[in-house]
Amino acid sequence: MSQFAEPTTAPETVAEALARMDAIAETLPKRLKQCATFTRHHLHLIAVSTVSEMAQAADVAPSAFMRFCQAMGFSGYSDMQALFRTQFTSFRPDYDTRLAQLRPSVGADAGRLMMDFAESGHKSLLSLTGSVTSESMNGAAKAMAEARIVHLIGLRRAYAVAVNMAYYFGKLEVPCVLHASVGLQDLAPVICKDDVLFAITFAPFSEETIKLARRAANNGARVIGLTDSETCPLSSFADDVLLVRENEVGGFRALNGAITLSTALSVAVGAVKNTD
Amino acid sequence: MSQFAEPTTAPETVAEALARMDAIAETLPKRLKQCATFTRHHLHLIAVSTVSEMAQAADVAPSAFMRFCQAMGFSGYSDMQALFRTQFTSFRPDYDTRLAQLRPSVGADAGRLMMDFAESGHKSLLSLTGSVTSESMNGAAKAMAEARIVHLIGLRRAYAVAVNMAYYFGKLEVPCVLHASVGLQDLAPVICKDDVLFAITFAPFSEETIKLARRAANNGARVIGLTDSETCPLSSFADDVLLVRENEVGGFRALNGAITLSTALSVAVGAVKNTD
DNA sequence: CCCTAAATGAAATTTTTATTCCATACGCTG
DNA sequence: CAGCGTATGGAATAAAAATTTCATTTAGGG
Repeated sequence: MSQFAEPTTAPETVAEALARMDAIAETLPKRLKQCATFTRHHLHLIAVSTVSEMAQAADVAPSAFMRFCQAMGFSGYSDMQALFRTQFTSFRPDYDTRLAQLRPSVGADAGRLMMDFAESGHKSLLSLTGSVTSESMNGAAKAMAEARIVHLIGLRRAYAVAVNMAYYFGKLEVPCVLHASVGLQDLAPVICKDDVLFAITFAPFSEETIKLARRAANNGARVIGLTDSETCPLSSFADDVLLVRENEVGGFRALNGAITLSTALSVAVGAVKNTD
Repeated sequence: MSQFAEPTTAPETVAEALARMDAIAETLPKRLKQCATFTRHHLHLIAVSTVSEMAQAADVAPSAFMRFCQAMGFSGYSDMQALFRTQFTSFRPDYDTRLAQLRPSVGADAGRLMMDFAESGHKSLLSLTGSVTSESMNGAAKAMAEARIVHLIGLRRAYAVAVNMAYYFGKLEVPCVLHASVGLQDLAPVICKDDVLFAITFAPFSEETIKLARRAANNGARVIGLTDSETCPLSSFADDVLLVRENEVGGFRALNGAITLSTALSVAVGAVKNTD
């Protein structure tokens, strides 16, 4: 036995789990360290894999992976997996109870609120690596790199994301136009065949964004969408739709997933353009 | 039995599955249609949930959900789940080699790049909880909630963060002005004693932002800074400085830490204002 | 209003997966 | 290089989940 050495209070958040993992990694014996290393780099797999699968991928015996979970302070693999699954299920049955716990804190403690948003950010990033495929990223990057002009549209909550991309495109010398709400109507005809429109909209979807995207599609432009829901109207006519599910804290969603994806995509577009 | 009616060739992609689902939805009996509707609306749950959980959430018996899977052309729930799980696992090729060399050459693989930025985001969020204290958050939230007007300034890379806060302040009815680069000079006198200026600037620091902040301080306004380095000029005259260290990927920094902090802070300000 | 075919849900069964146990291998210390 | 404690992987066991079965209900047609 070795667990008598640990304080053995199980991590209750992804942030805690990551911290614990980093903390104990060096002290673990060979095989268990292998587990730690692999897990750290494939966090997103925990939610959807069995112990055997994880063990095999990490090249250890299932029982070794089991011991790793216990060294982390969990009672077993299922226990650990449950934590990483909440990113998807946080609005399921126990959602109400969780939310009820969060709401009181919203009123008072800004520090606590920041911890909640940080935790929420971890979860958004975890699901990001699951919901967006390598192919769709590469496809989008290639299309945008080949475009005559990349048009960016994102209103309200999505505006910050559009602004973020516009900044990187500026730095990387990717020709782009950031469409703001004024003059949306007038500018639609400008978007034409060899262009790409990158449209960002989160539920409830902005009517103006959808309208502009539809007109662009009719003009023959390629439309790539970034949204947070399968029910996004863009899905019906856009050429590609990237789906980012953001976690929420008491009804508010930070933009971690979207900011990360848009930054990676912008840099990728710049990279493709510069390797031509 | 009813499956003799179907062509019963199982969908092999998510797209095919969705098409099939839409195609058969209308022809299904009550309970099975319930399954289809729920599943269509909560696609992301399939990968991480058991039949019982899905059935319960859709308010049908597990066996009914089972029949739904078969009507879809799958042999059972596991079969269907496997399809939705591949989108998580299909995405990792040779990622390990990458992190061995902690210095990623910004290559053309957008998928890998996203993994790098996601990992970088985790690290930014971890250090966030270390470098920003609860007290400084609470102090900033209180000051901003009591201000006559909150002025926001952030240029270039920091602009997305300022835009993000402006959005939340708008929603939460916190009086605020977002200062853009045009008219910076003219607007400085507007910032006066009972106001707070929230200035966001990352290294290399934007001259205009510093200048505006300094003039605001001279006018007697309270200045709160958000930056990523101890060497920020704001430190010498701002009332508070929040420090967020962002991780980088090949020289590029995503805004995870700053977006998370600014969102939490905005919500906190709104909360303090509304509990008065 | 009855009869028939389809649909439904509870419970039994089978299969898969998690977890524990233990004999063996390994590495360290004296 | 012997002796001891730890680490390890395979095999046994326990738990959980998927799948099937079947008695009962429901809806529609004659």
